[in-house]
Amino acid sequence: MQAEVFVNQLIKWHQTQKRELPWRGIADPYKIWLSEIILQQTRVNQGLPYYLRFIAAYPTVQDLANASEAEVLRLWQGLGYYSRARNLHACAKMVVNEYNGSFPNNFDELLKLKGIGRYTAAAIASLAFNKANAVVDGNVYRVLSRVFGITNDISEAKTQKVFEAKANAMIPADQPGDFNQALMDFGATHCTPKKPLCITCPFQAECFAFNKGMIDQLPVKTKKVKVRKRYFYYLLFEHKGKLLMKERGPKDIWQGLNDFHLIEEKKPIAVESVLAKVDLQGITVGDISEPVKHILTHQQIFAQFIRLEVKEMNKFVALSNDLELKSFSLKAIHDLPKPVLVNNYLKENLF
DNA sequence: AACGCGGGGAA
DNA sequence: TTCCCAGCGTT
Repeated sequence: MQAEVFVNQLIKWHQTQKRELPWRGIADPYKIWLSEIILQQTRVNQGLPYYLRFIAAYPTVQDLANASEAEVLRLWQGLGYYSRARNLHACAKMVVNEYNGSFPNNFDELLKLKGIGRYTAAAIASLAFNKANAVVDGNVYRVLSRVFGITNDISEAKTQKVFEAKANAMIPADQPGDFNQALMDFGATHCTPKKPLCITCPFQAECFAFNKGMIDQLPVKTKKVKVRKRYFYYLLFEHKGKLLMKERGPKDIWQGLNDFHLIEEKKPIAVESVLAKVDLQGITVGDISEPVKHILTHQQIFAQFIRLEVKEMNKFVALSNDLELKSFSLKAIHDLPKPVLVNNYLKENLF
């Protein structure tokens, strides 16, 4: 199908079918940036309340830069991919300290900022600064592969630039932001992954996938995620209303979030075997939860929570030092950033 | 180039 | 169940 026809029809479709969202129709690069980071690998409906909370807590990039990382992570809690939150905070500091509080206004310069890749740089450049940089996200892969019959494997990194070239060849210089948003809205609400609305599609007559009966084959994506099973045994050391927790480190899930003393096994083991690893002198074993299944995209976690009441203060302090844990009241724990798995347990059993 | 990184909703 | 979401950084 001819590119010019596609663009005109797409923008016409968008004029009546576009989604109304809080970050639409505004020129504030900070709000556009924030919304784009939140929406990476995240549906609008899931990200929307987080966007509203962040704007309320941090009205400007300076406010965000001045916050602590723990506070930012706490506000991000439940949204997943927590490196986004850490990079968001680092980026805010970069903008304040190195760019005098103003976001750079072009693709190449935006690309240098933490957490901003090719998609986000193009989004900000087009939406905030009216630059003709086409975005390529999951929606764009789907729409362009189907309409134009692009069969490159989107699992391969180099394919992003194939789609970028196609979209950049089409993007109208006088309304780049409208084009980008139209393409993404169309992918999100009309040309959906399953059961797209071909019956009412403005491109049906010329759509490659529709005419070839290849809706289910496009976009081409070969790589499948492999799922790892992990078995977590959390030990909750308690003493007079306080619990011992630890901030999770790098090279694993939930970096920067807090959980309890963790004994991890490659295979499920009996709780007695877990307890055998601990010196139970001066400790009373309390409630032991049933295994809780927590599903991530690439991991299945089976977690059991074991409450251990420590009788003496000295023992509690010694455990804290030996196991590199810190003591917190329930009220303090409420304000710590935590994985959903841990937060759910606390809500149901301790808060 | 390959891999790791959350949580939730739709079908 | 399976798929995928306004992707990015590290190795």
